[in-house]
Amino acid sequence: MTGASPIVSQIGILEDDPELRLYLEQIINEAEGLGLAFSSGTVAAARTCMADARPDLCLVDIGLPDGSGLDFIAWLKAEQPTRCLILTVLGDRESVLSALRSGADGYLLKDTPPEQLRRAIVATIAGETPLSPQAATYLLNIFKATVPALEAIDDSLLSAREIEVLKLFSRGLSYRETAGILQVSPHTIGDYVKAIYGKLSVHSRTEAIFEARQLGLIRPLD
Amino acid sequence: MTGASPIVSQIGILEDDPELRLYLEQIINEAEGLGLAFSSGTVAAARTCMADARPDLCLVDIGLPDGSGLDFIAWLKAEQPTRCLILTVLGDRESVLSALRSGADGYLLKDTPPEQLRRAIVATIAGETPLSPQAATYLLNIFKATVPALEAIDDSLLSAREIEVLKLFSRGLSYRETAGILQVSPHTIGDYVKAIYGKLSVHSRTEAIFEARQLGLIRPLD
DNA sequence: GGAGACACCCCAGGATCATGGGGCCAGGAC
DNA sequence: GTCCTGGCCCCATGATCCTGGGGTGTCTCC
Repeated sequence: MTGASPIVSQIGILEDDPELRLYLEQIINEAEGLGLAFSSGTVAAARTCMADARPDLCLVDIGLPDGSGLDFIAWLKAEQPTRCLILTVLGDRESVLSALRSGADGYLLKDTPPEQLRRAIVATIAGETPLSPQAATYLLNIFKATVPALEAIDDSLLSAREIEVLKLFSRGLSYRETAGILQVSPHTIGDYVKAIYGKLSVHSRTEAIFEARQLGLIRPLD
Repeated sequence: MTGASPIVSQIGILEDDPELRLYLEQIINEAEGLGLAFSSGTVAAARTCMADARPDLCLVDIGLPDGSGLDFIAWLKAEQPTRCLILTVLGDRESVLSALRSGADGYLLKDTPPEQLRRAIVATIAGETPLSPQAATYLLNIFKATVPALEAIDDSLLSAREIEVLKLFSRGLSYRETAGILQVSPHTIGDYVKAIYGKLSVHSRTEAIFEARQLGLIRPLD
């Protein structure tokens, strides 16, 4: 919009293919609100650059001559909260998952069009997570394996109140503490517990939590 | 590329806003390789349409006058393997997760540019999962909670034996049962418990399990 | 207008757990 | 050699939990 917009976000590039690196530099230089912090072709060079340049985001390739971009990300994340966007040709399951595990904030394939890439960079700096449709597929599969489908959840089994109690229990609270939070008598908590144990056919709180988790009544991190 | 490319993929639309519906119809009609199977503004109408039209993919809104698009998807997925792409203004955590739970194959916000939308449709039919960066963020958070970062796990905190005990506890076992499985005295279990509580700074087994889960020492379903 | 489900309150006894103490033995670190 | 850590065993006491019982009031559904 403005002819002289201030550069707000500094971007670092870690990519060994000279041609592609030039192409990325071009995109960043031409984009409003983005500036080039550094551009390097090796992990070693990028680490040196990080010392003085303090980019808001790094575009990182995976396969580099002197190591993996993932190691660079893991190292970087331990040092400072710079955001990292993976840009690679590798679309396989292992690459995607280990990239996200190592702390990447997004995963794009190299065939991403320039405009979409620019949007992805901005979104990542804003705290969002751009994923290539291919990468997202793997993530969704894990999600589906972890969180049972809606129809598998029998909401009618436990009442809303009972689930509340169970969630608090799962965080380690005692009868007294739970009663305090729910603003009821500790005796009442005991009543809910009776109902819950009965319905789930268990005899201790830990069993109940385990069972409820398996049934999808409470989520990994409620 | 070709002037007379065959229509390969039929698309159904479920969207109550007439203006947006027209806009979507236009995108599909103008896109190569895509054709309009049906376009409806209510869940009821869409269900009727599904009887004769057999689209390869449905674009689905969440908030509809006679119900939720998610219910439509759940119904549809139970009937046939049609792919479903959510197109909504809702970007909150709950909407995203329940959409993916109900079987959606992608989740896009309504401000997605036309070209990107077209690409997303094609990608979804190809079996990929286009997610808006916002939606992907929630999914990634769950992923991180489920599969802890490799370096985040501090194996040295708890000994192997202590983790064994904690895992058994997390499945609802008592001192005696745990002792039976590990072939040690119940008193010894008490000793491990002391050590665990001390290291994790907690005072009950449920707290310990919660803490250990957060630290990635034990997995959701060990 | 009762039957049933849910939210809420109370009591009591026996089981289990939490946590303090006491030890023994093996293996690595200093 | 000594120190420390981890695996293993034992005991005792008070706190907490589990589970049986006894109630009240509000809904909704038939």
